[in-house]
Amino acid sequence: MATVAGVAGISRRQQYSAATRRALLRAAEQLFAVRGYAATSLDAIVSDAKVTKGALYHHFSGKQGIFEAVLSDLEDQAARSITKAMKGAKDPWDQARAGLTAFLEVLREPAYSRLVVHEAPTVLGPQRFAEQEERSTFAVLRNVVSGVLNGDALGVDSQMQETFSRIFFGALAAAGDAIVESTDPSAATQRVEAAFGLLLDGMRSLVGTPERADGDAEISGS
Amino acid sequence: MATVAGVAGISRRQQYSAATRRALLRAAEQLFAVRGYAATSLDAIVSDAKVTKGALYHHFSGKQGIFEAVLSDLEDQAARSITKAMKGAKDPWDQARAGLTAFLEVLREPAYSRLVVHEAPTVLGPQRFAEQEERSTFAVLRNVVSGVLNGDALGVDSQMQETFSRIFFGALAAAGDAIVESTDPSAATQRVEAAFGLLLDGMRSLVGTPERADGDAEISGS
DNA sequence: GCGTTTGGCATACCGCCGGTATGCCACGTA
DNA sequence: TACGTGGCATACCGGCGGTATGCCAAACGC
Repeated sequence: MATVAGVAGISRRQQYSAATRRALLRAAEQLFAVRGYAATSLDAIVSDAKVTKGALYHHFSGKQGIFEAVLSDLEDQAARSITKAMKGAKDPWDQARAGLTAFLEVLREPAYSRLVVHEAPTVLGPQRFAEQEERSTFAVLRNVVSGVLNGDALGVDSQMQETFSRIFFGALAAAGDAIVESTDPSAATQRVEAAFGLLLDGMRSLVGTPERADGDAEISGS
Repeated sequence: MATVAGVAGISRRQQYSAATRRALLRAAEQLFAVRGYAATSLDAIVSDAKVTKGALYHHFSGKQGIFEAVLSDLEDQAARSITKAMKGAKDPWDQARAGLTAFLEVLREPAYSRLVVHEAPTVLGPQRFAEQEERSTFAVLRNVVSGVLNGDALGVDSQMQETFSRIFFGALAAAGDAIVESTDPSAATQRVEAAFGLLLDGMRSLVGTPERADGDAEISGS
């Protein structure tokens, strides 16, 4: 014990340690987002954070370790933002629309797009990246897809829902790139939403639940 | 002049030079595909090719240079394979189906999937990667999309076709990953083709092709 | 209060990697 | 046959990720 300020039983050493850890994460996220993973040196990170490599290797396992920590922060933040944006939706299709817009908004921040979508799969490897994603944004998307394709006339089982989720995830990532690299992002966003609207309307016309929307009892754990 | 063997006016020096260049490309493609770009050292490449770094830097501008050469080979090969597979198709939707199957086949070879789809965007940067893709597989896909969405009732201009192409490209890449990482690739391929079939049928029902919109909406391809 | 322990770093150093500078030598050319 | 040059090999450099070591104040036991 021996706490100094009565915050929550946190000693001064722990406060300082957490501060340096946050500084490292902050500097790393900035540099990774701007220069990319390979072009970012640990010396640059610790220089920006005003510490040394000893501090970095005390808090993280190495370059990949601090990268995963940055990723984890970004994914948690993104997942919260998307789930929050889907709160008011009534039927699953409206929820899908809201989630789509929110996801596109997340993809427009350079850190998420570059690090989570592009760099993470090659840096972490496919299976480790899948583990990361399975607990955050991909889980959200999977719930949305499950809500849309549940209880339809077509034979869409859980494996098909997984397949659809993977496909839509890739489609959304590419759409985010198209928006970011566009000269007119707002116009590009409108085109992307129009394109996905066409895809969703097409699926809805086939699945054949225009407004019934019966099986939306449990879509997400919100 | 002064040709040794009368092949086609190619001197012995040029033959040797081309041979070492091919050996370098071959070794680089192998190592890049297996270990990835970052984990592949130039020493390993020149060791496998049984030359030295002097030879590599004589033929290529550096690590990124030989990587781009490998990419160029892979993309040309892929584009030829896909266009060849689409030769027999008559209506645009059938062409899209054939191109889809052929593209999924290409994505199953590790070199293309890992290098072109995953590593290339981060190694080359977005705009340089776009230049590469614009001349090969992406151009093919864009033609297919253009054929499908041309002259429809909906207001789909060229920019929307570009957007659709980008989205489908991302979707196909993710689908390829899902297939490769699956424990049962053939079953995963059937699921992917069923999912894209649903998407295409949905679009077709909206676009409203007058002729033969037969309801072959079989989802499970098993 | 006081020695002791230990978490939280800083410093110094190592091996490897991408890239460059230099040199050489057989092949092509006249 | 003499010369010029393409096609490499060799040697070396700065920077990188990672490790080993040391120190020092803050926490803890008494």
